[in-house]
Amino acid sequence: MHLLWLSALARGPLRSLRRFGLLNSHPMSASDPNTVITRFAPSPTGHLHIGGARTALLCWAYAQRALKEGRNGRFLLRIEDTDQARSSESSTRGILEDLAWLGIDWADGPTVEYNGHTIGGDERGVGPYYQSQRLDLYNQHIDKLIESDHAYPAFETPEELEAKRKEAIEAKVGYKYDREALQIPREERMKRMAAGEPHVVRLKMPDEPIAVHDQILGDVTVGPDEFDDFIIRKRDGFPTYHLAVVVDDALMGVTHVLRGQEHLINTPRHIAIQQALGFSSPTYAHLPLIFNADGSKMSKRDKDKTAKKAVKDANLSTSPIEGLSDADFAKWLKDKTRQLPSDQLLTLAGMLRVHLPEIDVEDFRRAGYLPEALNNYLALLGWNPKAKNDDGTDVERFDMDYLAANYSFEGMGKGQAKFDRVKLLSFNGDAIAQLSDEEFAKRWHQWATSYDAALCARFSAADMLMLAPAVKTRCKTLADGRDVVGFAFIADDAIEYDGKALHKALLKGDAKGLEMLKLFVDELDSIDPFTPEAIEQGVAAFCEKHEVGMGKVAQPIRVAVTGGPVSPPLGQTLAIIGKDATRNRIDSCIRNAESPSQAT
RNA sequence: GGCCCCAUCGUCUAGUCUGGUCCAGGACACCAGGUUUUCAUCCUGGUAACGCGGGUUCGAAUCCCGCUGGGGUCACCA
Repeated sequence: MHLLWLSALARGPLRSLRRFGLLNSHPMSASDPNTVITRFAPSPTGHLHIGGARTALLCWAYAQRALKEGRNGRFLLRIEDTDQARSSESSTRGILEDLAWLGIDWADGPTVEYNGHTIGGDERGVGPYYQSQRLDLYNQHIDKLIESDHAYPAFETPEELEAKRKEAIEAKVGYKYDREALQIPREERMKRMAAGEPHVVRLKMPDEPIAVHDQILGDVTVGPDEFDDFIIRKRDGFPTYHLAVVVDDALMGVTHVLRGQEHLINTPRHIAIQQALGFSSPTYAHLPLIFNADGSKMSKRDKDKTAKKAVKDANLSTSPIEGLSDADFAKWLKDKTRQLPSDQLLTLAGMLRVHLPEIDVEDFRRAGYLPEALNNYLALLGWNPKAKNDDGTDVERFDMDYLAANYSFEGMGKGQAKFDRVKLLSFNGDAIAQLSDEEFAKRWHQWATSYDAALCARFSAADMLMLAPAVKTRCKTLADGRDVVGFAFIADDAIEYDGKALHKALLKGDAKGLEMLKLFVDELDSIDPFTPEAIEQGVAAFCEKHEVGMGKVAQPIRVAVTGGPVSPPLGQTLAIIGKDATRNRIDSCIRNAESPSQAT
């Protein structure tokens, strides 16, 4: 909603030839030790996953650090949409907004307007930043590889290859492409390709080990037996990820590649392409992966899994959702791999009152997490600043500025990390508690505007500001802020009294609580204005006048007004419902306490 | 299964490179106390880990080997 889509700006004409020629003389090339250019290159096939957000954050931090040290530092964003079937523009849009919300700004990349400032652009003229718009560039390089005999066309169909793969698996040997296309004389190969015969292009892998000098893991060498001549251009004419990523990183001047460890085995392939093309290799750093507490992969499917379990527990067999047929619902329920669109999933979860696990950045945002807490926790998951606070504890709580000033590969762990939601919650609670009242109220209101219409309807921005000091320390997320003041959502005549609490506060012993309560109602009129401060003062004065402790008065009022023994301080509690409601509730509580039918 | 990566409290981690100052430090969670008109916050204290087996060494969480365990990857996905 704060994001303005300016994709048209990012879609300038290709100036590929000029850029291609400029490559080696570009002032910010990989050989310049004073330059750090990192990139995040998501494929727009869904929402921004929390793991992707961490990768982006660390890429951003590494470039920012260079900048802070007076060197050249740029973080660039590129959209890897070479998978025609799975990419979508709405995904791109969501990813950009999620990054912007987190405060991970990119210097180069698609241009968006977010909360009044512009992110992205093409200052260096190395765009466009959508791979689908860079096809000419890829083809130029692929042609070059074919010409220099580093790559060759191959004509087998996917089915033929699949059959061979199956055979290999049955024979329990590792499958590798058998280079059958190389049996065809080069001249004939070229002729068939020129004639338009459907084909893929494969890279001829060198027959020697390739070493990756990883900044986190150290040197990793993989032998030639582990690789076959992999495809660099698909039958549909699009490059594969491997080719596109290498060409783009080189042409965009990327110096440091930070990515998940799942890419480690891909790196030798990328180095092979770089060598064949005469590019220098960027510096690599492979980040440890993030997992669920139970060791499973943090996957979007976790949300479906949770929902399915809830449906089964509720014994629901027909679709409760409009727009989802019973047949489709049944199919979804039966098939582990089938996923529901996120809006339907959300509706379902709301109906069944289950909490879906947050997986995408958007999920955390909806659940009321603050970007600063998310960033802090994410950075700490795998990275450690190795610094001490004055009191001798380790530095763990820090902001984006600190991250940008201190992030280095040296503090990175190597092992996989489990995502601890409880610790994140603690970080978030602390981040909320640290906000000023004004800032908290602003964020709470913004959040409610997007995600909680009922809350917005009940509380004005001014109400939220008044409640801020009471709610801040009592909620872990913006979403559970409303639970703290849940009593304000109940009608005066619908309060259900907790019998035990009522007895303890009003009737126990000499029923002093009830007596105080009766006296206090008469005092209400003298409290004016009915603000938290005035109420606190009024109650304190009342206690003094009657020579009783605060507990003898506050607890009865609290129970009378909220129905239970727990609420924020009396000031906010009474102020938010107002004087009339306070009176009504106290009156009805007194009646309730004096009624002979009063149980427990 | 082949190849590759990894291994300290329940979890995230410091310490490992440059063996002794580590009967292993911090954080979250948990437990116990305290402050407070309730709750929450806050404060104090506590429980809790070097995966196993061999070496090397006067001495190993730290170095070497093996095992076990976890993960990644083996697509005309990225």
